[in-house]
Amino acid sequence: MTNNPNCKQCPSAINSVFSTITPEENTFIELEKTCSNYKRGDVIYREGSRINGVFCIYSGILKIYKTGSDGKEQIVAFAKEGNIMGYRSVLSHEPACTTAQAIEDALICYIPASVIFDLIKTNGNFALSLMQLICNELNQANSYIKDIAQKTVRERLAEVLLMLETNFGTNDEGFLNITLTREELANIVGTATESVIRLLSEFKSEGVIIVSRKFIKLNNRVFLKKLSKSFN
Amino acid sequence: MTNNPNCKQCPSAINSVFSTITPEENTFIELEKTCSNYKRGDVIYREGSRINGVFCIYSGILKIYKTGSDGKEQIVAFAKEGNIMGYRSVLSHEPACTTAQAIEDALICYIPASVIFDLIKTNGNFALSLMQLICNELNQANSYIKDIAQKTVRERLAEVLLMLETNFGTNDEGFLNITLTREELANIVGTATESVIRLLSEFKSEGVIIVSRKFIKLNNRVFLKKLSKSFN
DNA sequence: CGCAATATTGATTCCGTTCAAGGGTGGTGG
DNA sequence: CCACCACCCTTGAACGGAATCAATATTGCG
Repeated sequence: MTNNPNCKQCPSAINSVFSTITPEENTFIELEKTCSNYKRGDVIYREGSRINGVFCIYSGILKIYKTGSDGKEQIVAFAKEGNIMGYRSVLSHEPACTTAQAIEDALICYIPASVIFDLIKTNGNFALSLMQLICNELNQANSYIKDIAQKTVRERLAEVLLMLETNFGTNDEGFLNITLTREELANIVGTATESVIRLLSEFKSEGVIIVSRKFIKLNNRVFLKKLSKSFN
Repeated sequence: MTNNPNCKQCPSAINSVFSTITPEENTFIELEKTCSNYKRGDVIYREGSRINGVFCIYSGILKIYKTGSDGKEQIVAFAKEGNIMGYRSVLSHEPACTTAQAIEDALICYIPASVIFDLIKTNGNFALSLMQLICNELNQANSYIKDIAQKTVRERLAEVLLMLETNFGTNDEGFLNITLTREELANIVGTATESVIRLLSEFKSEGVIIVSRKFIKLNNRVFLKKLSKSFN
């Protein structure tokens, strides 16, 4: 359970905001952090709850979602190794505005808020780096507002499939390294489960993708790219 | 044109990230900033362009939007006195990802990027305050993704009307302090202009709002609130 | 093995878009 | 000053994309 992984070999240390951290700061974080394992389905934190630290993902995949008034989830992001979560609530001293739930077994470290605040105040590069991270998320969110408002479900599904591939990659056989239920896919795209199923089998019969159970392989990226109308 | 207003009496100094600024820093900003007037319709910066500083609004109202592949605008935010814009591009060293356009004559100051970076690195409270601002926007954006994916156009229009009132207030007679074309309203809600027109006249005939040209007055907030299904 | 969760397919309904046509308004220049 | 034009607003009719409802099929876990 508490076999705390070393931050030195943590994916976060290389690709994330923590790349700006000094060895001394690192030692301090090592002392302050705690780590836990989560299984698929486990909730790390829930919308509305108070959290007093940020979560740093060592391994695994999480979905980050908001729950609508009728209980329907809207997935607004994923988080994987090297990502940090919960900084929004910590920085703003507000309850969490999303729920984070494991969709693959995960090992996650918890760093108390005080450590983060210290870092921001004393390490300008860390602050800057964290800001850039948030800005990226903001930009993505704004893009998605536009897409969900202007594109058809078919176009958005194409876009989401491409995003999943870029974000999580593929295995030896070319299948996406992330498996989602049809309902989860629908909760990203912002549509009904049945619509996702229908469109997936359309894509399948058009030879654009290969589907085997929950495993999906993109067979014609050019087609999907053109369909999704996103040029970046 | 360049009758630079004093930051001391600028609305930004009180309510915004600049409230954390020291007198010395303030003097420095005064020296470095430049200001200009914009008329309704003027574009402050355009999506894709490079900007090397942030814009600080002294007065006026802007719409911030993204343009879809078919040229349709999606408004993702408004900016008014005291707000700052463009920090995303500055922080990330990337081209602007939105267009900012005046919908009311505006007086806007421009602060070079270098000043902002200095402040972030030397004034931890400024960094923190800026981060909180971005986090707020991120939260709002994520909420809106959920809404646009799950709510009907009618519900979203109700929500937008309430947001406009909270954000811009009303005049003596209770009319919204912001006037938008039907098309602009549609570009916030994420729908067709005709739909907005139809729904507005529905609300009107239901006695929920009073409409006179571009001026709108909310007559039954309780109804709109309940309809919008947003409880915050 | 059996149950619960997930996936699939069909039929139907409806919300919202699109297309089309007409009316109003405000600004500008002769 | 007012005529004209561009822009905005409005309403109607028809279509269509996607949601919903319903009935099975399949999967995978305990």
